[in-house]
Amino acid sequence: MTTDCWVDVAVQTPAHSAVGGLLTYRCVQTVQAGHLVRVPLGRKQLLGVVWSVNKQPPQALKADAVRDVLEVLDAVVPLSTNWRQLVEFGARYYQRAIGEVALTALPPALRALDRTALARRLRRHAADATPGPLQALAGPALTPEQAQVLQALGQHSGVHLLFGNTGSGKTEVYLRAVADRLAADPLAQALVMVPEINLTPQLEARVRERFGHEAVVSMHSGLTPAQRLRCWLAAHAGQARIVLGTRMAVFASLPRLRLIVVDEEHDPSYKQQEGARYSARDLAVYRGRLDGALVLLGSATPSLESWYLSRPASEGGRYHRLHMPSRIGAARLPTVRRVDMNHQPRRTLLSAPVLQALQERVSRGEQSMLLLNRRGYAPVLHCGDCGWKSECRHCSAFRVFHKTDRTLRCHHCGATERVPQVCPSCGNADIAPLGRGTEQLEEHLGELLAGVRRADGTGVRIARIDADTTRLKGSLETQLAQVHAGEVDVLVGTQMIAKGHDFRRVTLVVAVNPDTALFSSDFRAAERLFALLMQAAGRAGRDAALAHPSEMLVQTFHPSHPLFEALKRHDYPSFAQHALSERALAQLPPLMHQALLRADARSQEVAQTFLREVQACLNVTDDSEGSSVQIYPPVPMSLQRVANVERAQMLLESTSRSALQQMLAGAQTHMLALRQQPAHRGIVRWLVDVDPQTI
DNA sequence: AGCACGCCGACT
DNA sequence: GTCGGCGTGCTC
Repeated sequence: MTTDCWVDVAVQTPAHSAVGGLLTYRCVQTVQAGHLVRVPLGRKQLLGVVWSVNKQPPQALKADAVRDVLEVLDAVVPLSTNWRQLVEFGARYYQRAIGEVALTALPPALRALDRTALARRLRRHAADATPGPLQALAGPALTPEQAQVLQALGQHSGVHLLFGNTGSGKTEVYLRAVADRLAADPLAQALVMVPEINLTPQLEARVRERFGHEAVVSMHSGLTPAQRLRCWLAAHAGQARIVLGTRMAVFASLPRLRLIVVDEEHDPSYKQQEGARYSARDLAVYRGRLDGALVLLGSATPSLESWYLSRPASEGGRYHRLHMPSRIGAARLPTVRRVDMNHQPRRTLLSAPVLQALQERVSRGEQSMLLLNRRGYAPVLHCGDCGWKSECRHCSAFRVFHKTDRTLRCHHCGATERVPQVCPSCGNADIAPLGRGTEQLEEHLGELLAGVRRADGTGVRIARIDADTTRLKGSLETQLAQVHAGEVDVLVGTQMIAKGHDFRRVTLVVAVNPDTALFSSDFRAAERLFALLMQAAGRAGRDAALAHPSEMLVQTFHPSHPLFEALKRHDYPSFAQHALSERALAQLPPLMHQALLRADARSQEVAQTFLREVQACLNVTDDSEGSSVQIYPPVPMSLQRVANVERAQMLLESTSRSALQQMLAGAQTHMLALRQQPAHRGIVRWLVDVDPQTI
């Protein structure tokens, strides 16, 4: 006796196209919402997640249009209601299809396994570990600040912002918070997120040391498909008690989640920049409320969003702010010195005070770190005769001169060619690099420090770390290890070297050219610069045993800029207060909510026309409820053309998140309809970015 | 989005 | 005579 039912299934289909929603199938096997199923679509077989089960056949669909579920992967326990709600919320909020969000949250290897293979695999892992009480090793003694924070975490539920200086011991607080939750509930699980994949191995080692090898899994894109599957299954079965991961881990199936930690919560990497453009930090907050889990956001330089939300409850704040101002042990934050580049010879790359500081470090056997946020040798190649510049043929950007391999490379479309010997436009042999990148800084340093000797009489060892030197898998680790081993005296790099890596013997950090971010058209540039410089400053002087105080030198043409004033005092709160008052004045986030509609097309005109039509639809149909949403006219994106595709965008703003959401939901339908019209044939794609990072 | 089917140019 | 260019159209 079979009892037929009809199931709505989430499969990997994009939000547009006719099959954007859930698809209905007939199912003769026993099935529950949350079950993984294999279903036919066209002539393909797809993995899907059952979203709902109905006893009645669908009315909107002809009976012969409904096909049968091929198999129910019932060896895997159904995904929980909360997990499905998280996915559904994410899909709705970021304007994507449920199936797209659901399937990208599952390990890809799952798609290739059939019912029996999956069951076999699960039987093998069932013996691995049975969930049960977990004994954490004792950690170091807590500072009074750490103890106070942990006590507060035990008393208040909800979202907490841990505002703690670099070196104040935030990681220890995370570990204790995890230990506390696991001790309180023998089945509890914790999710710990870090911004970048590079940071997971160090944290993983530390967590494993404390909690044992068995209970910890990691989730990030660097795992092999088999590893990802194993980790996912362990988390889903409740065997993995602690999940460490990058933003993708926010969607991990964790049936008994009790704590979510978001380390370096301000980091832009938490926002996905393709597909479903979700913010893992914001989803963590949503998920925490959904699962009744404690959420702990940690940073030395919180995002202005989180800072604003953690203002006193009496002023409307919703997060609980916890402060750890002190550095552990005798380690002090470095002294910040501003070098006024107005008093240096024109076109100076490294000022006299910086050179002197470098020489001192070298002679004392200490390390230095130079930050320059531009890789390559020079951002542009230029002909002094005819004015030719190394523009990319496919993008509205310059190709970057890479001297190491004699290429001109576009950092946007990847197009690469050999550096021309003479100007391609006029034949002049005198073409010269314009501006400076890390390669040039490295070369220049070699010349400037050529005569300098280390204590043992040998020459200075200079190394560079950026996206170009770390292209190969594992090379970042190798290079970092060399720095740690003391094989490098001066390290040159992009922001990559400022994030999370503790260089204990670094006593000098130099910001070579931070000014561009001060007057950027991107209103968040200053916030990012401040966070980067604070983070970089935190890299220095972590070894209290060093005799000399650490220093950070900032080369700037605007030494009295409030950002640098605040940096000098290591004063995030005053920076934040200043920045927030500016944001309030200019009606910008976090006091305003934004979304971008972007259209990509063969021509700028087509892209903008499409957006104008969308705007017209929105104004006509949504005026009654949508009046609190302001729509700005379409404009070309600041990077107007990439890989021969013209890009335009339209900004939507509202003080009300729900009004904005409502309008976006309508926009999706309009765009689908407009796309069909012949007038909009040239549209390559469109996308919606809710809470965009850059405008 | 895939991935088909479907109608017109340069090759063994 | 085919291989294959990517233009429309469908997928529960």
